[in-house]
Amino acid sequence: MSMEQEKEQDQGQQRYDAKKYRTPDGIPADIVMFTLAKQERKASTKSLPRFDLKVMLIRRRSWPFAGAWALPGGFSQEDESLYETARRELKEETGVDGHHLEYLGVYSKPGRDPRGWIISHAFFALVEEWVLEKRQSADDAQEVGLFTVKEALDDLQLAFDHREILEDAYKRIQQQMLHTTIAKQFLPPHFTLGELYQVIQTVVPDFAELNFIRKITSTRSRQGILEEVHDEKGVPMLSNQYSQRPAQLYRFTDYTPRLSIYT
Amino acid sequence: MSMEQEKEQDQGQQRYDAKKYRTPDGIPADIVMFTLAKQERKASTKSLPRFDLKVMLIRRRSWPFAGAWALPGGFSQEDESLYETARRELKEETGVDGHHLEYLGVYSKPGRDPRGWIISHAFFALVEEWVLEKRQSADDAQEVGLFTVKEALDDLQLAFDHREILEDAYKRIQQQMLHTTIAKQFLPPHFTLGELYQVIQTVVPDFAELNFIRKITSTRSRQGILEEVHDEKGVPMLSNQYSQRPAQLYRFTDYTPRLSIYT
DNA sequence: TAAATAGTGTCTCTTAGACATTATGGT
DNA sequence: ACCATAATGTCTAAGAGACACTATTTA
Repeated sequence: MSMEQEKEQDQGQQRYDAKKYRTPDGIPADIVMFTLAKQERKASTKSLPRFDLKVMLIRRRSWPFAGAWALPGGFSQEDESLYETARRELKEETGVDGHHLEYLGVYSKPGRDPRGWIISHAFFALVEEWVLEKRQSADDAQEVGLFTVKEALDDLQLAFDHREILEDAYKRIQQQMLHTTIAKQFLPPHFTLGELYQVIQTVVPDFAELNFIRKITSTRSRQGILEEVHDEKGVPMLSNQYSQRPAQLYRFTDYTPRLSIYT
Repeated sequence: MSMEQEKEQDQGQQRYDAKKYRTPDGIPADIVMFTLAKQERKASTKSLPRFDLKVMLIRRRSWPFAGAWALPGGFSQEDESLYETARRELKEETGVDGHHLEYLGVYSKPGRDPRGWIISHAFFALVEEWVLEKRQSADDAQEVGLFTVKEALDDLQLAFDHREILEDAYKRIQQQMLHTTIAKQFLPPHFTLGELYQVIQTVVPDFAELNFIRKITSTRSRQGILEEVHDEKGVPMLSNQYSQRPAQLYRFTDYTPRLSIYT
């Protein structure tokens, strides 16, 4: 607590007057919208889709950073929490509600925004590819771009400290992919283990498990995070959408194991 | 971005005037200061210390929530990041610098602070017991209390939404205790495996490992997070501070394994 | 010599890891 | 017949889990 504010309270004053202190000029929420975009493949036969992890950016048209790509976002209002701000912005940007939306962190380095004292709160969202593609083509008011994370980090000059935010978001989505079941956000309700493996590998490229299927299906310690899908008669449900040989369909349970470096 | 602000930018205006919009009345950082307090034990002989996880609170003397216990904290200034605010407050509260300090999250629910639109950022810190004890006795300006987390959550009416913050902080420190090596913050540079086990169990009571010592010392997958301490001549260093039989001393390496629910 | 912690022996069952092999069915 | 994916077989070494047992020293 700053000294002035502290003293004021010590004197038992009944009103707090914000006008006496310098206060921020705005509190935006910026959103890193990730999607998994299906790669074009010269499919000689049925094959598993490969994906790219992409992020949606908007080209700024006004000062500051006019012309630069930036994360979509907007200012918070007094009658909403920052999570609600982010939800609202996400809906405005995509036209769709109900996506996974998660808080990332606060960005408050002095000077990060030339417009003044502006403290930004970053979120990341997981959105289906078609939502962003629709947005990309339909919106004539703003130039919208979908870039792979690698492109965005290596080739673009992002506005503000959005590069740092994107880096942090990338680390976080990788961590969440391995620690939680967010993979389900990128998968249909029922999926094959091959699909799941593709999703994990897209987000965490150095995740490699030779015996992935066996480990998932036959180790006690993983029991519980996935379950086989059966139809009404109890017959296992299979899919041959991506392979000749039909593959068992799975879904996530609502169980997430506790991880530990000590055991 | 709110519609007015958006439009303004679209018109290519060169200046952003915060005065036109409602802006927050203050952006404080609140700090959950955790410590491990040694329990008194009727030690008939040498024995391992048992601990309580405690949290430092300050009794408010002015409106709002006068008389209630609250997390220490203070308002952020324009020339500092929120992390720097928290660092500064932590130093002011403890008189000591250099503690583990980690961002927790933002608390922005409308109406959370009767003084106005005040968005709080929570941090948690890990502090040695003696630092808080000194603070507790030396400070005649403020009433300072050290409570176990259970007491604070079960018995106290905390100011603002500080109960929610404390709950979140408790969950987070438990997660961090198992996913990272923050246990080192509560341990001397060299420690025995018994000490480490006590620390983990204090923070995560339902962590139970019958063969803790063996698992740490003899499994390949944990190799790397701890190493034995030797003296200059290469002789293993032992301690019998807490036991009759001398125990090997360990230290953390700087390696933290990557965890995954899939493998 | 009892107390309290440190550490090892032993046994069974499970899992990891590396590869080879078989299964499926459309193109 | 070939291809791409799905899934199982096989073997070895390592780890999990449970518990009994030994080791060390001093109050």
